[in-house]
Amino acid sequence: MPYNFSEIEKKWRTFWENNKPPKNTNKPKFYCLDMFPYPSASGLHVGHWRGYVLSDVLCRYKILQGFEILHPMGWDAFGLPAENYAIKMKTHPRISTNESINNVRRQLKEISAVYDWDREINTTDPNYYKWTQWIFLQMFKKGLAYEKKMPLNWCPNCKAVLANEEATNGVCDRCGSHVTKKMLRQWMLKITDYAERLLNDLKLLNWPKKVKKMQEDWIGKSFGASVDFKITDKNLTIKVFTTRPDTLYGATFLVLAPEHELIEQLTLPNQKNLVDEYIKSASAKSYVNRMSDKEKTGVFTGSFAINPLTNKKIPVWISDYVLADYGTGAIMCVPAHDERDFDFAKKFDLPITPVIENGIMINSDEFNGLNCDDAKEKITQKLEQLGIGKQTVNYKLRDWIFSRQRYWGEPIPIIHCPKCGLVPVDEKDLPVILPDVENYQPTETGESPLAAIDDWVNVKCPKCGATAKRETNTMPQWAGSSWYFLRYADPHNDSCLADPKLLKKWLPVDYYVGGIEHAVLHLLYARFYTKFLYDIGVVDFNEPFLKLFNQGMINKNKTKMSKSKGNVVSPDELVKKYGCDSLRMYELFVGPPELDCEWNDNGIDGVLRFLNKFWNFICEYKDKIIEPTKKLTIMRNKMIFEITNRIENLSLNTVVSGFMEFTNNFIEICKNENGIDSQTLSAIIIMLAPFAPHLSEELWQTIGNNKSVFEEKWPTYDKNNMQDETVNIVLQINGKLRSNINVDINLSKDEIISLAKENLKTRLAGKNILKEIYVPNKIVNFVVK
RNA sequence: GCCCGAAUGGCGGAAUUGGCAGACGCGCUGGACUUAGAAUCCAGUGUUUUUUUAAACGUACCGGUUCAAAUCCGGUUUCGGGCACCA
Repeated sequence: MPYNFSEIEKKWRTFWENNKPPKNTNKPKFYCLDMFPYPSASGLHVGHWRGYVLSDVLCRYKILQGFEILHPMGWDAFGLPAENYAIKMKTHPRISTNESINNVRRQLKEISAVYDWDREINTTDPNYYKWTQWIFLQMFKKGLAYEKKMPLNWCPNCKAVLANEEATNGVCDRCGSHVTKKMLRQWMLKITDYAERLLNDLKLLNWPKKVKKMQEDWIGKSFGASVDFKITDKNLTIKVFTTRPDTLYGATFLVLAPEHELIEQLTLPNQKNLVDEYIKSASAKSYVNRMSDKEKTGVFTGSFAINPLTNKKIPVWISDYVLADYGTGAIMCVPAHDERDFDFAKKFDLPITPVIENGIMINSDEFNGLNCDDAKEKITQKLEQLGIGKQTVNYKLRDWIFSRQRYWGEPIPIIHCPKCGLVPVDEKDLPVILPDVENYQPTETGESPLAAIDDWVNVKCPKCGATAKRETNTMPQWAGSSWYFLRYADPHNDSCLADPKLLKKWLPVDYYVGGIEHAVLHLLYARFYTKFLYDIGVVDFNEPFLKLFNQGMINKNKTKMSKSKGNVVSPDELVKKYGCDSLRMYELFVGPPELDCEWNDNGIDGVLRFLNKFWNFICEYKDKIIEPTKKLTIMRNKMIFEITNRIENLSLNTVVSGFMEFTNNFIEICKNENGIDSQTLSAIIIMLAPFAPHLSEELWQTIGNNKSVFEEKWPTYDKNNMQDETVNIVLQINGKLRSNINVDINLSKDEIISLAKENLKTRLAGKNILKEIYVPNKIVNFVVK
């Protein structure tokens, strides 16, 4: 008889809503966090479910292990996609966002996860973004938030500035448009001040290696030296950064980025036209062309520098293959040992001097014969003695471009006063509310739509009272998500971002579950925020997420699910057809949780069949209670041991297959014994509870309990009672399987070997046994000739 | 170009880390129950040879270590991901 999942699931969902787990207990805490969703209009698909089911299984397992859990949920609801969607639908982002939230919340409830909905947060709620703005003000006060006019990544489609992290390869992360450069005044966060700590503290984290590596590469620390090159006939010095000071004798020219500030002074009159033209064309090149054109271009300034070690005159060139915002924006070129310099030298016919041969220095005066690692050190020392260089460290990490010229974001709480300059909004006046406007569409000019709202923009300076203007840029979507995990500890607090006592109780996050796509952006920003809040005494920990788990993506037709590709599988119908418990277990069964996998509805049948079988098995045997037999006891211990281990290793796909396997065996044993012992019956239901919570609750009640199964304790196993009385020994000859025997567990090695010989008598006849290999409880292998 | 991963039946995947390859599930084939179907149950299901018994081969490819290799080592191919003019 099939079980009625829809009735059972409805019944227990209602029960849980009215019977929430107790709070403020003395139990140890477990803070398990899902990356909060951006509430998209298209809702959740089965790929989203995967992570949420995984974290819920973990939470329910921890509840049974005696933990008090924090498992909250909220909405990362500001940002461009929400705004673009609202524009498309001709509605206000607040309205469309709320609709999406209601839909996604409904879908999330279908999972029956143990979310604490009393702690729900929303980044667009003024009571929330008050504190997003407050953190910004603290950064401003510490000099970490600053304004700068600079060429920035501009997405002509999104009509917004992008952070470097959002514009990888010169392509907009969001819409795929080619990013151009635009000169704009922007707010920046000095994340570079934290580069070293962000790098070093990765060591402390239990994160996937891959993610750590990605952050490490993004921070991009490199060691080298800065070297001063004097310009002939001019009182000028060009400073370069190099990771290869050992090759200094081979530096035969210098190249400056087109944006280098000394270009004007360096350019000789007869080169001026050419130089101006080159700089113009370089800046007109789109970001992506500049990055991808491997063909070198450049122009000679007319000036020469002196190589401080060879004392030779070397020409100073300009080329866009040198980046203005890394190192000093100028490089020394060693065409013999650098491919890019080589290309440039070939193209413009510049001298090439090799200084290393097979790792040994040549053409380098006193350093000849050293290996290049030693030479690195020695030459750097010499530069330091001469006072023209020193050991230097550089990072690829740039400061975080923090302002966006769009409507749907947190207003930056700064006032521009003609007399006082930048004035922070008084903390007591927070939040600076995002005004409701008719027209929130982005502009072509790079000015925020907020700039058009006069009665919002025009204010009195809080310092001097003069007429002043509000900052009209808003924060990027990352602002709200950089600290939300703190707010969950105390989501309704109106006097601080969270009560320090509650922060101490719950933080840091013990287990963070989400997709790999945030490996650099969100996870780096959140770590930066946490370190800053640590520095100003708001939190007492340095790293927000101790353990990170990235669930693999679920594909359909080998492609990532997306509405535009039309390959989205919605969980809604599947829940109706198979029930929540079946879908939960199938989400885990599809494959190892950390790997990508292909979705196929068909497999859910198998899980539903298993749950049916389990239901029927328990219904049949619940009244056939017998004293535990040896066989049942061994089976129970083995099962508890296996299932527990597999959960601890997060091998949840094999937990599900384990349940199937054990149940099949159990049914057989119970049939033979004509009953089941109550201990085993309980253990099996409790262990299934994190996976199929509704069915387990129902069964728990069916076997005569009147409390929730989640008030029980996770079963324990007896290590000394897991071994069957007999064991199967594989018999091999020359490593090939020939037979196997079932022997008493207590037999000695010699007894087993003689049994094996007996068993393989005909095969061994006339052969010479060279070696007998015996692996206890596993194998006997005869090496024969 | 550099740095990571991965590759196992028709399919998703398993293998206690060197010890019976293919657990578990899907699909498929046959059977039972049905007027019939659905559902359920039973049996079979890596390839090849063999009537059976059985044997050989088999974890992307080539080679090596070992009594024993999906697992370790060297090389190759394909796919996926990250970074990429960062000096």
